[in-house]
Amino acid sequence: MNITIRDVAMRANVSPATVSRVLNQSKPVSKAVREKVLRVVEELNFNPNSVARSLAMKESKLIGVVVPSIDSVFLSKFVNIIEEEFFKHNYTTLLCNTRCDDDVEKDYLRLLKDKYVDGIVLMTSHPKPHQIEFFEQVEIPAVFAGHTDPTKQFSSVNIDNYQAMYDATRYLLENGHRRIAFFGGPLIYRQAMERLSGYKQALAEYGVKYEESLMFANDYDIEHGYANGMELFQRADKPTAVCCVSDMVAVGAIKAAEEGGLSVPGDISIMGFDDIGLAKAYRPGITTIRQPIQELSVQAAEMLLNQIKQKEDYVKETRILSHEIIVRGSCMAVNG
Amino acid sequence: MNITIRDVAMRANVSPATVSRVLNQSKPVSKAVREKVLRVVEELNFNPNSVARSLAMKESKLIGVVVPSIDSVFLSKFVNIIEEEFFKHNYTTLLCNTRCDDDVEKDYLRLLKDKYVDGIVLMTSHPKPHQIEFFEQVEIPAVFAGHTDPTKQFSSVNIDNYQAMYDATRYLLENGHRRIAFFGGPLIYRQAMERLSGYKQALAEYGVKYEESLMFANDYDIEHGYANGMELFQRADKPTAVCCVSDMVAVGAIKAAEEGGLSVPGDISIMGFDDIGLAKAYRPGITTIRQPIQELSVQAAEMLLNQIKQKEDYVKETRILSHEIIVRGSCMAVNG
DNA sequence: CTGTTAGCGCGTTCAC
DNA sequence: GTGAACGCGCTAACAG
Repeated sequence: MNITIRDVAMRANVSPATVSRVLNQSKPVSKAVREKVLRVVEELNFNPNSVARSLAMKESKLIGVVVPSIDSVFLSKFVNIIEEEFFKHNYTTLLCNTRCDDDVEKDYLRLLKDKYVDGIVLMTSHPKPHQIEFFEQVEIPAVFAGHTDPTKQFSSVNIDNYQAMYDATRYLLENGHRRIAFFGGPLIYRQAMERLSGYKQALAEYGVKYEESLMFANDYDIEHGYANGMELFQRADKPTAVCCVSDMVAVGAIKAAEEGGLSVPGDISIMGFDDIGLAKAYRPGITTIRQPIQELSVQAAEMLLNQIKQKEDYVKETRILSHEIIVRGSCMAVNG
Repeated sequence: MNITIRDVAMRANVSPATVSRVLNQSKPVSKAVREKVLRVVEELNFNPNSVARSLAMKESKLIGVVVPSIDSVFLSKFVNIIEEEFFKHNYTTLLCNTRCDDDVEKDYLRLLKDKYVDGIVLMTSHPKPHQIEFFEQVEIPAVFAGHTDPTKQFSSVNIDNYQAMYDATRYLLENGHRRIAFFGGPLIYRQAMERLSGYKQALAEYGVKYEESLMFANDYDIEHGYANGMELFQRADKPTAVCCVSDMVAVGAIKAAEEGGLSVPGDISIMGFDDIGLAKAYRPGITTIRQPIQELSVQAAEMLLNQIKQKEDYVKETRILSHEIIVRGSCMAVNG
């Protein structure tokens, strides 16, 4: 049925081994023979069976990309870019959505090993015990994106989440705000914790007391931003500004504010995070912290590819990318 | 190094074949032996090598999902859901972003065949010649999502794009609009063509002349909606309403309108398409045509899985899902 | 029921 | 330089 390396060999009057050698350039082959083989390969439109190849070589040209969900503008953009990057280098992306379920993640990790993937990118909040255990056992190249590994056990690329949220909060403080809410993420995520710390630190530096009642720890989506806003904005002691953990949360918060008769930024300033495309198109434009998503993806891919190529010689690295505050219309100075 | 079926066999004093049999339940095995094998499997924490398995069986438990891009809320949602569906059935998703590049798509198709994928889902606008040629040659189960194949050559699941845009336009007409623009998609896509036809048909039934100058054929994103709006809304003969090919285009259009001093829906009504999460959260809420994205994904998966299971017995089917008009705030009656 | 043998298609020693 | 033989790990066919 399907044409194999033997067929090519017979047709070219050489041994399968020789065909393999020209195809992989693994050993010198006389020019005459090489050209003949190549011609037959063309004629028969032969392409080597990658599964057999994987079995023999224990590699697959497959990369596992593990994300909590792809149903988020930020993450889908990440996957989109990194997939392209891998494609350029002849690797295919195995998409692993964990749905924030550790069991699913474990299943996927086992499966990735099973398929001889050449490397794994984890866009995950923090290395959990099962991940650490996994990578101790299997020795597959890996890089964490969106997480900075303090133990330096893994390579990682990330922004400084602490500093980023510190900057965001400080921007608000500098604009005269003193009552600033925080619509954060689930605190089981290190990322969410770091951002919260940045927020607290900025407050502290300006002598503003941190108030539990202004802090929300929910998911990163519109719905939660809206829910938080609906709860908070009708209180008598409502804030004059809020730092959101994502632009989507900001969108939800803005909706809640306006439904409650508050104008943004007139009555309340709302700051986003990520700088997804919508942040610019929204009305008002959302002032936000830009994550360099493009770089994040590209560098994650690059680091993994290096790691695959260099094998044992590879020295783990942790890269911190710079964020940037993008000023648009959703925040203004108090009494400004 | 890694533990194999032979190791299990030796440890259990049986042959490799027997181990294979209990693992795959492919042939009856005496209870005693089975239990012993299972115990050893546990002890050694053995899991079978799926690559070797693929080579022997010519199947991979891999599904190729081919999409033009995942950097779109609608498509990423589609992928998100279908990936989960496949995961439930023990299949893993190979993500193939074609970036609307036929060469990339061809590469991916070849690669998918190469990896012995068990099936392919194509979320693509229309079967192009190279796709048809491919599937004629290789006999891999496939289903087209988001495209209805008039030739019945492939299985497909989709909404009725013609009817959907007809309904959208008609809704506007019934609300007194007579000057209605169309922010459509690239006309090389059958989907975009069908929607345009629906739009034209509705106009015709209401005796409204179709005007080329009110029709735009661009991409489905915010930027193009904005650009179209910026161009159109400052003309003296601007429309009182516009039908957009996606909610993102509607978002861009709304922005353009408001920047031009037009209020939505006061001065101009804007209708979206898809009903992504943002459509509800936006202000004004976007009146839109809902595509049953969840169903679309689930049914595409289901159809493919059936096809894989039933093999030759499978009869191709084309499913049309129903759309729905969701009325929110971005459209109002003329002089209403 | 169970063991033996022979591939699946390719890469790689080891001789020549 | 080139070919023969073996192995990657598993399943299927054929005996017994």
